[in-house]
Amino acid sequence: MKNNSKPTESELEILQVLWELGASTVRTVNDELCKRKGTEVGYTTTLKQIQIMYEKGFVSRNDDAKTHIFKAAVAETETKKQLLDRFVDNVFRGSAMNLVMQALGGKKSNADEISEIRRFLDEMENKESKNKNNNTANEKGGDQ
Amino acid sequence: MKNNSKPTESELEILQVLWELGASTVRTVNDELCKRKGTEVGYTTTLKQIQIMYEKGFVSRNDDAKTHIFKAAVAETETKKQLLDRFVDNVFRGSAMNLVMQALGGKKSNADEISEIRRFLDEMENKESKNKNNNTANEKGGDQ
DNA sequence: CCTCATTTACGAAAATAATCGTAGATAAAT
DNA sequence: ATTTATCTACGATTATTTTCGTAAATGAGG
Repeated sequence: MKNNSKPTESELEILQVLWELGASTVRTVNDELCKRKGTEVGYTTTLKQIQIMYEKGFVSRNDDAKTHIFKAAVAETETKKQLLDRFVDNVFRGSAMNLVMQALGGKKSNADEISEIRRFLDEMENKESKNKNNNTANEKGGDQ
Repeated sequence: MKNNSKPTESELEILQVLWELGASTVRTVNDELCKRKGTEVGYTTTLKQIQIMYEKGFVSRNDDAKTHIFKAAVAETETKKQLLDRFVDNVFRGSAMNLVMQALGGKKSNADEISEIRRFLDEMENKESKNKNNNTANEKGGDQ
């Protein structure tokens, strides 16, 4: 059952674990959650959460063995992009520029970071000039 | 009563209205919400929402007249910064760089945006180097 | 086969957020 | 003063998310 709605906050925490650790048991995820949050998280709480995510299609599972193995069924970058788009819409009313300004401004980025961004911008410009025909209107929230 | 927790999603919508329109009545806020969301929003729903925000300290009010006038009691940039920090923590596990890359890359920014970002980076670099001479001019003549 | 530890399934409670109905207050208009 | 329109106060309802208790299933080790 594929679901295209966004994960809740605690579902996202679990996805982060699965993206980082790869396919895992509930036990592993739960242990990792406890470590990250610094507080005890009930095992059945995590289990239930993951079962719901399974129904929603956020994770897939291998149940050959008694102990199920789950892994993320949604791509990390794609999911984060969706969350980001939504966040930009909600908080910055669609202006990615404003967000970037704030993100860079607040954190005193160092020279390395800045030049890394420059390189990144260079690449983007290269890509843009390669297809001559590309006069893209900059559409907001274009995918989904 | 100052509250330092984050506004909910619909509270944020109301704050956006107040930040943009300035001090307003519930009626005004409600009308604007309807316009922005494209759907009818019950007047008492908005009222209740604002009353809760008042208790939380997100808005202040002037009740000299019968019809109360509300205005945002939290600063726009400060609030957005908090939301952004939290979002970066949740989604990008604290890495603002990753977020920026995704924001810029995913959005397929146009040339204007890119050069604007370059200017911004220039400014940041100027600020970082112990500003001996005040150079506000954009010396990168060849932008597109 | 019987225990024991661990797991899954399931439902329900608790917590949080959002919506709305209704009663009563207030002031302007008649 | 009575009506009327609009407003605030407040509780109740609904929806969503999060947490947890309990029972049943499973398999390993005696």
